Amino acid sequence: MSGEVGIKTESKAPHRKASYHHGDLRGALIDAAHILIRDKGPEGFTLADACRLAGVSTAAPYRHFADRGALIMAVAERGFGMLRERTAAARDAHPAGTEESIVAMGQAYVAFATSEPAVFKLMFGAHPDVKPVGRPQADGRPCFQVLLDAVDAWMARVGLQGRPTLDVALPLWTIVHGTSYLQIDKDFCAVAPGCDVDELVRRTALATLKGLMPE
Amino acid sequence: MSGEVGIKTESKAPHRKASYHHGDLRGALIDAAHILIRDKGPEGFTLADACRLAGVSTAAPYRHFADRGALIMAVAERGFGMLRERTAAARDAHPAGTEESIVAMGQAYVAFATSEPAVFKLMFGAHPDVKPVGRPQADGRPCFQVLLDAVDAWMARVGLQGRPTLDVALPLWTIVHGTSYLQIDKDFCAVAPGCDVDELVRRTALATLKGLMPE
DNA sequence: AACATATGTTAGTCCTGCTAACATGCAAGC
DNA sequence: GCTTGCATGTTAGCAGGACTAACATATGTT
Repeated sequence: MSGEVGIKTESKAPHRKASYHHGDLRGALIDAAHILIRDKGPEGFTLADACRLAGVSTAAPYRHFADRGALIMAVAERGFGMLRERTAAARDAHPAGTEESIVAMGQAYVAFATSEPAVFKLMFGAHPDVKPVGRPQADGRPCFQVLLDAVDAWMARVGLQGRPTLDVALPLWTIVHGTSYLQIDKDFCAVAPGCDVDELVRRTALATLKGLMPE
Repeated sequence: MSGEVGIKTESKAPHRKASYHHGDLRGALIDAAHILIRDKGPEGFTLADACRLAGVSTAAPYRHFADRGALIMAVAERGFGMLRERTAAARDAHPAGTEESIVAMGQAYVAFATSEPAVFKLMFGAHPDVKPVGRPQADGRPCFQVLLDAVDAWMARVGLQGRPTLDVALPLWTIVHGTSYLQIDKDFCAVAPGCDVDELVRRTALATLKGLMPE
């Protein structure tokens, strides 16, 4: 995704020669922040570094973001978009209502977390300073909806349509979320010989679905 | 734990009057850091704040800790001790090898996470700067052993002693770990009406154990 | 063309992490 | 009991980052 960040490449107005104005500084800053956070984590991320990457002064970001936290939040927001796309695609690669569909979705969730660990942690757990009012804070509900739809289809198929969706969705969410964090932080499968994360997700999810099925 | 942190209370040598030396600055700093991190999170935690709380200059900590990260790690280390004690106690409150024992252990895990969210996140995910060599970095293996022992007992009881312990232990760990994070970050049960975290852990763990049992 | 606005810059403040040089108290040895 | 060494504290100062104020430059609307 955009290797060249924004060394004042004239992205929009090619007739401009190293202009005073940037063109799309907001986007360039998010790109830069994404790259830096990916490398050094949110704690190590520095607004000044992002400015250097984007080729602007350290005061420039404040025209586009309230503060450092707002820029970080923008990166998290982008992350939710990626997560939603990938889980939905994985789910839709299999017939609706099948266990395979749910397993694939879970594997995509974990794969995203391990491919973007810093951003993943940001998306959840990132309340740099909790402002209930104001900017709406990264919203994961569309992502959750992907899971809910898949679970609904499965429940209808196996004869559980009477029970609340969350009875199945929450256990599954805890599994993939926990697997993601443990894989990121503990390198899980370095401990267990011959452990494959995808396989772990499959086994755990299938066991849980089985345990939740009607007799 | 220890409301009064260290306003130069003469903790060890009561005959000393507001001494130049602190007495147990290392401990007082860990206490202060624990309190501050609990309130404002690790990101917001400031070495200078800890110094003010302990009543010493901002250079004093460097006699006891290599840097800010080392003090944070000391807090994480203390956390692992607490987690190990609590999970072991919960496990041992029920007969070995029972599902109840495992459920109680999982509930204790999540309860610890929600009671000390900042410290919990620190214990995992806290590699402020990864130094493989040197100070041994907060070690969770004793905690993991508590789980392994409980799972071993259960597997022996239900006739799974042939399979690797991790086949059962890892799924369970992902569940309680994921539940912990989601409860901390998303306030889980604010979304689901009538959702109780303990109940969720019980249902999920039991379903998974059931799904993993031999036919 | 003139103005209002959006967006960038420079200079400066305050705070933090960390280091260096110095000060003080404790604990042995004599 | 005194001196001397070491652990542990202090002050002073540096580098760097978040953020602000005042100023400068493009943009586009009339």
